[in-house]
Amino acid sequence: MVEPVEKAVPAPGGCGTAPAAQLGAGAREFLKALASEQRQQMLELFAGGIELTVGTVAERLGVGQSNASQQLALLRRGGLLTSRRDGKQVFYRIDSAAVDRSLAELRDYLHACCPPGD
Amino acid sequence: MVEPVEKAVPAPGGCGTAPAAQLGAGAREFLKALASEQRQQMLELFAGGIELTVGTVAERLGVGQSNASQQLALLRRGGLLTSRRDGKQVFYRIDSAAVDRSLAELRDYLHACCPPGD
DNA sequence: TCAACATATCAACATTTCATAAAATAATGA
DNA sequence: TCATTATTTTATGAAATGTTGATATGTTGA
Repeated sequence: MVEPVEKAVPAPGGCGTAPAAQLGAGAREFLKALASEQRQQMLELFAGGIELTVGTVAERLGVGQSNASQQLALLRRGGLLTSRRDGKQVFYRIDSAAVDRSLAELRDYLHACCPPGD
Repeated sequence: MVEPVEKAVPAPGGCGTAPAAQLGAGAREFLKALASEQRQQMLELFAGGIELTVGTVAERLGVGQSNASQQLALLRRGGLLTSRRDGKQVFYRIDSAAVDRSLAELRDYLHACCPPGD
């Protein structure tokens, strides 16, 4: 019996060549930040474009201030949130433009990896 | 001086209400699987729709067989890969339909969280 | 300047993930 | 049945990540 041979299906025209597709550092940080349920819940708190302080986020999620601060920092580093200081308070909000960019990069990356129309 | 008040910007019509948006278990597994550079590199090996065995993946990435098998399992669990057995060999390939679904769910989720046109 | 408030940072510990090696399981042909 | 091949599973130690509590830093008004 002949062993099955691994199949290489050529990429159809229009899909470009095999990747070259690699995720940039930005999209990688984005994925890392998003791959935590707590941080997803955190992100959801900002829905509708509102700004929140660290303390409020901590209260609403029922976690410690320090934990909230650190997780918010990861979301900021991952390009999901941005922040500004106003006096003693730091306000975080969603960075929609950056999110759109990372999402587009992820989409392009996955499309480059995936055969079309599975 | 009055402390700044946290701003709640109402969601414009057409964006639906505040989320309700939560990621399903599928999209969460998807993100987790993708949030590893080694697993990204693994996924890239399958570009163009080819099928590969565990052993081949291990060789090409220069990792151990057991490590490859476990990482492939995570990619499969995350809906990025699917597999079939043919005799002694198990062939993995990208599950484009599942990837598209998770990507769409992620997009919808993030759009639900994000104010439009930042 | 100082105390109060808000946050960021640090260090330690807890938990999870990662990679390895061995063992177990699945499939095959002699 | 058995040896070989391919993969999955298991157990373990190391590494990474998550959480906590304390400390450091930044801002403010008295």
